[in-house]
Amino acid sequence: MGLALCHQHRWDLSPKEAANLQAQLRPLVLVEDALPAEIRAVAGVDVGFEDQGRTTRAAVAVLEFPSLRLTDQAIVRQPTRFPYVPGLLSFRELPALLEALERLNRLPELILVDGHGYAHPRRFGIACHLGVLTGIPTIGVGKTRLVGTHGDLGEERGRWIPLIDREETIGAVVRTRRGVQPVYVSVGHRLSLPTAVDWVLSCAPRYRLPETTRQAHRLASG
DNA sequence: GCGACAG
DNA sequence: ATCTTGTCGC
Repeated sequence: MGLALCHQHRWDLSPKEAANLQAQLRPLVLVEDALPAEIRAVAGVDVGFEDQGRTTRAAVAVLEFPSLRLTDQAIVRQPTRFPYVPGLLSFRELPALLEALERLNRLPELILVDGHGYAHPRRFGIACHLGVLTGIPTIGVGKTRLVGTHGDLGEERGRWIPLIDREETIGAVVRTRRGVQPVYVSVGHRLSLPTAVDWVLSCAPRYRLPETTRQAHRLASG
């Protein structure tokens, strides 16, 4: 609560004001590699809902890298105060997620977010928003597409092709596992797209979704 | 006006 | 996201 992590700006905004704030914060996103030399704590964050959506449950799972062993976790419940609006997901999920991060014993050096980063209509998805507010490198890992188009992706694990929107590469469609739907990876903050893809593949050695995301999802829902 | 639309 | 049973395939 006391950490400068939480009240970076107001959260009680109208959808219109929220979109304006995204445009204002977008220039703060860094899409070049600026990560710590050694990364030993990678976190996954996810949100689930209870009481027909009235309660938001945010979870953070910290895994040691490269063992991918769970070393720390936090779960926070808050009344839901913003509706789901495509393009404004961060205003619905970040308040609870930030409080969960503050409850960790130690902050992670990298965070994989359940949702897009730069692959967003205004190039400021939830992964970018979380990165800018915390200063921690972040990666957006989406299960489905929000914007952008792409060609055919090879079947072999590790293959990836660019996700394009308005003539610009905004992310990558990545095959983390053969025979299943690919995931959509995009830069959140403080790293490049190739680096983001590498990290996602390193964190998803066996299943479609990264272990970080799987653990966070288990805490937020399952 | 019509279709698309992260979680 | 959430509400929910069975079913197909490795």
